[in-house]
Amino acid sequence: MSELPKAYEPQAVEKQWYSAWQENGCFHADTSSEKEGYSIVIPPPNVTGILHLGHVLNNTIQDILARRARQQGKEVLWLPGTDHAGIATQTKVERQLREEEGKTRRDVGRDAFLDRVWDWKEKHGGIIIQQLKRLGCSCDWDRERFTMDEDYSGWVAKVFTDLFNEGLIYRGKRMVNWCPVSLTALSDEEVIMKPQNSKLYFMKYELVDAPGEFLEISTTRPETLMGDSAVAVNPKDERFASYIGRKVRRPFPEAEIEIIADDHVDVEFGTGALKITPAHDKADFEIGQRHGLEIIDVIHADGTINCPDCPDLDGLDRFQARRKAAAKLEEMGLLIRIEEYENNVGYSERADVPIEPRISMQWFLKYPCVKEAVDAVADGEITFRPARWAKTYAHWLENIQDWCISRQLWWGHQIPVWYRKEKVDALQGAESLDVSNLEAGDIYVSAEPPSDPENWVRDEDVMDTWFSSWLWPFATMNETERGKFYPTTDLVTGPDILFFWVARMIMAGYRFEDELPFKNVFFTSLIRDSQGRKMSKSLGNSPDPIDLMDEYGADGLRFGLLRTAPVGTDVRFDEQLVAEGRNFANKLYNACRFRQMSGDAAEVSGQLPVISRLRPYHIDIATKLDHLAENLEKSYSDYRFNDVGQQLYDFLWSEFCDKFLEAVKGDLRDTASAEARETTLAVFDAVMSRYLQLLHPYMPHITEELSARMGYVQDGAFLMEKTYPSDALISGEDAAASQAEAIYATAGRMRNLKAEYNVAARKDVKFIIIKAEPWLTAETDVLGLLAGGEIEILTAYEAPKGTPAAVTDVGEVYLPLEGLIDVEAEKSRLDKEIAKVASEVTKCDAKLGNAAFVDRAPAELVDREKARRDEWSQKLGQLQEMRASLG
RNA sequence: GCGCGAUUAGCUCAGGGGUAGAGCGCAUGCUUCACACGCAUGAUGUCGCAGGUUCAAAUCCUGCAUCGCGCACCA
Repeated sequence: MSELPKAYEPQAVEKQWYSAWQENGCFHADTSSEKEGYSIVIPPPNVTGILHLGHVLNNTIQDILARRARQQGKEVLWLPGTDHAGIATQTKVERQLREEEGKTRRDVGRDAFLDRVWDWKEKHGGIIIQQLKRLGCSCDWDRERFTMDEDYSGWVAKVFTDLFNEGLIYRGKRMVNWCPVSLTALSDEEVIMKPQNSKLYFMKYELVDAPGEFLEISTTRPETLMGDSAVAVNPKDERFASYIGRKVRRPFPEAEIEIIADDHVDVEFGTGALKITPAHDKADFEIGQRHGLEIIDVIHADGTINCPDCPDLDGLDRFQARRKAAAKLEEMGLLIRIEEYENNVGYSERADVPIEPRISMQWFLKYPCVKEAVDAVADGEITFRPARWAKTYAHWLENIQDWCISRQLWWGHQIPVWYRKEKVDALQGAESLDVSNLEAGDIYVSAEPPSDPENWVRDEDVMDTWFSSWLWPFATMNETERGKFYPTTDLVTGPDILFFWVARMIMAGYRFEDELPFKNVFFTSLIRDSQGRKMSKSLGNSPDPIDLMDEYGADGLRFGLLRTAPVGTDVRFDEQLVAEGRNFANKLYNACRFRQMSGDAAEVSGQLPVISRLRPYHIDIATKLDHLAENLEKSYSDYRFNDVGQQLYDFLWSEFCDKFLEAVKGDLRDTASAEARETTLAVFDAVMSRYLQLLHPYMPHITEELSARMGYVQDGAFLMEKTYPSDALISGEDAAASQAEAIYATAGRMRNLKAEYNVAARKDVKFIIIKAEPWLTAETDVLGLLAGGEIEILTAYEAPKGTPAAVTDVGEVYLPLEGLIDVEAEKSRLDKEIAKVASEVTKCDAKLGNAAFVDRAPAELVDREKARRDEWSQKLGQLQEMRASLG
C-alpha cells in the first residue's frame, strides 16, 4: 500500500492503467475459453471520423456492458473497427487534392486516386481509435477490423454474387435520388426531408386549339419546364373535363404537349393542373410510365441545365435557372403570380444540397429474409430497448423498397461484375448497358476476377457503404470466433441508424448465417446542447470530448454523461455534468485517502470482522452495499444506465461518506482503541473493495488505481479481471442497520436544532437525550455526526424553561443553552413543529375515518396508515408535553 | 396526414395509484485534522390543461395544447 498523492490527477493515472491493461492482454478474448461467451461488435465509426459526445455515450455504454460481463465471469469479446465511409472519405481526399494540387480525382485517375485514399487512411484514419482508447474502451484491439480489409472485402463480393445469382440483385434504369454535388445516386435513407420556404409559381399555357385561352398551372420548379411532356388534371375535376385530350403550348422550347387525366393530381392543390416532367420527379415519372410519355432530361448530373434549345438557360445552375425561367415566363406574359409556399425538399445527407430526382442505371437489391427480420423482433427473439422502436422497425420493413446499392464513387467495394468487352465497346461505355438483355456469357459476376481480364470491362461503380456494414457482426469474425461469439449479445447504437444498419444487419444475419446477429439492441439517446439544439459543427455547440477529458478525466466524462443520460429520450448536455463526474471521482479518492492516512489494516481480506465486534454503522453500511449490488443488478437488467450511475453516486456520497465515515471517524483517531480502529478499517476495506468493483464499469481507471493502491488487488492482478463475489457481505442484521438509520436521523434533528439556534459552528454544546432506546448505550455514537459537542443520555431530565428540544427516533433531545434560551422563541418554534405534526395526524385520521378507504384499500395499506398515525400522535404528545412545560 | 416521444423545483432530469425526489443553482453558516472538486442547514412545486375511472390520480384512460422526432406527402 503506497501513499496517495494529495489531489487526484486523472490524466496520468488513466493513461498508465490503460497501457497496463493493454500490455497484459486484459481486453483479449480467448476463443478457447471455457467461460460463457459475451460479445459486442462496435458500431464502426467512420475511419475519417473524430470522437464526438454521441460516440462517448455509445461507447461508454458498450464498455460498461463489457466490463460488467467480465466481472460476471464471462469471456468477453468487444470487437472494434472502422468503416471506410465511401462518400465521406472520398470527399475529404478529393478536397485535399483540389486544395493542394488543384486537381480532381479524374485528373489523377482511379488507381492513383485510390492509392492516395489508402495513404490518407493510413495517415489520418486511426484518430478515432486513439480517442476511444483514451476514453478507456476495453476493445479487443488485436481484432480491430476495417470494412475494406481483404477478408472483409471477400465477404462483400461473395454476398453480392450470391444475391445476384439468387436474382435479388438486379441492374436497371430507375428514378433515383441523385446528389449533384457528390455526383452519385443515394439510397432513400440518405435523403433528409427539410421544410423550405419556397415559392409557388402560377403560370399559364396556351391551348393549341384555342389561341388566347389558357390553362393555369402551378409549380415550385419552373426550371424543369423544358422537360415537361404533358399537363395532368384529375379525371374527376369537372373544371377541366373539357380540356382532357387537348393540347397546350409549352412556352420554351416551344412544343405542343397533351393534357392528360391522372388520379394522382390533387384537385385542391394550386390550380388543379400539374405539369409533368417525367425525367425529374418521381411522381411525374410514374405518371409518365402510365401514359407512355416522353422522358426529356433537361438537367445534367451536376445540377446544371441541359437544354441546348434554350441557350439562355443551358448550362445554368438549377437554382439560377429557376429564377431565369420565371423571368422568361413573365416576359412572355405567362406568369400569373408567385406565392410564398412552404414545402419539404429532400436533401443529400452528405452534401446537404437538394437531391435531384434523376433517371439512371443503378444496381438494386430486393431485401432478403424480410419476414424473418420482422418476426425476430415481433416474437422477442431480438429485444429492442426502448421497446417502442420495434414499431418503427416493423413499419419500415413492411413498406420496404428496393435498395439502390450502387454509388458512382471510387472509394469503396467495386461491384464485382464484368461485362464482355465487345458489348461495352459497342455501346461506348457500360453506363447504358442493359444487364437483363445480356447473354449469360456476356456478363461475369464473381468475387474472383475473370481469368481472361483482357476480354472484360469491370462495372465502375462501388457499393453503398452500408452494403458492407450490414455484414459487420459476422464478417468481422473468423469461423472459430463465430463459433464462440456469434450471435453477439448486445448491440448499442443510435436510433438514427435503425434502418441504415440495424434492420439490414438482421436481414443479413438470417440470410448468411441463418441466425440473428444479436440478441439485444440498446438504442442510445441523442445528445443535444443545453438549449436543446442538435449538436452540429456549424453551430459550434459540440464540445470536443478530448478537451473534456483533459479537464475532467475520462472517468469524469463517462460518469457525468451516464449518470443523467435518460433512457429513451434526448439528453441535454451540460458541461456541469462532467464537472460533477470529476467531483465524484475526487470524493471517492479522498475517502480512500482518508482511510489510508489512518493506517494499515492487519490484512486486507475483503471480509467483515466477526459480527460481535461490529457496531450498527458497520452493519448498516455493509447491508447497504449488498442492497446496492442487488439494485444495480435490477437496473442493469433493464439497461437503465442512468439509474445505475445515480445509485453508485448516492451510495458513495450520502451513505458511505456523509453517514458511515462521519459516524466512525472517531474510531480512526489516535484516542480510539486498537480494536475499534481495526474493526472500522476492516469494514471500510470490505465495503470499499466491493464498491470499487461495482463502480469499475463506469469509472474504470480510478477504481483500478485505488484498488491497487489500497491493496485490494494483488500486484500483477487487475480489478477489471476480478469476478464479483457471489456471496453477500452480511445478512440477517437488519435490526442493527435500522438502529444506525435511527441514529443518523437523530443526528440530523440535532443539527437542525444547532442551526436554528445559530450554534452550528460551536463545539462546546451539550445535548441531553432522554427516554432513549435501550440499545443506545454509547453516548459518543452520535457525536461524530455532530462535529463536536457532548451528549449525555439520561433517564429523566428537568429541562430549564425554553430549552430547545426535539422528538427523535431514539428519544427526546434537549439542547440546553445557557444564556441563549428565549422562552418565547422556543414556544413559537415548538408551536410551529406541533402544527406540522398535528396536520400529519389529521391527515392520517381523515384517511382512517374514510370508511371506503378502510373497507376497500388493501389491509396492509390500512395497517401502515394506522402505524403512521400512532407514530405521529406519539410525537405530537411529546411535543405538547414539552410545550406545556414552558407555560 | 399517420405514428412515436416529452411536458414534475429557477435549470437538467429521476419517479410513478396511497406522506412530491436528486444534482446543480439559490440563501445562511462553516479555513471541523479525507475532500471548498468540500461540510452543514434552509427556501422553492395547483407534477401542461380539461374531463373520466377509483376509497384514493402527478401516476391509469380519453380529449386538448405546446415542443420534439420518425414516416408519408400536393406539383
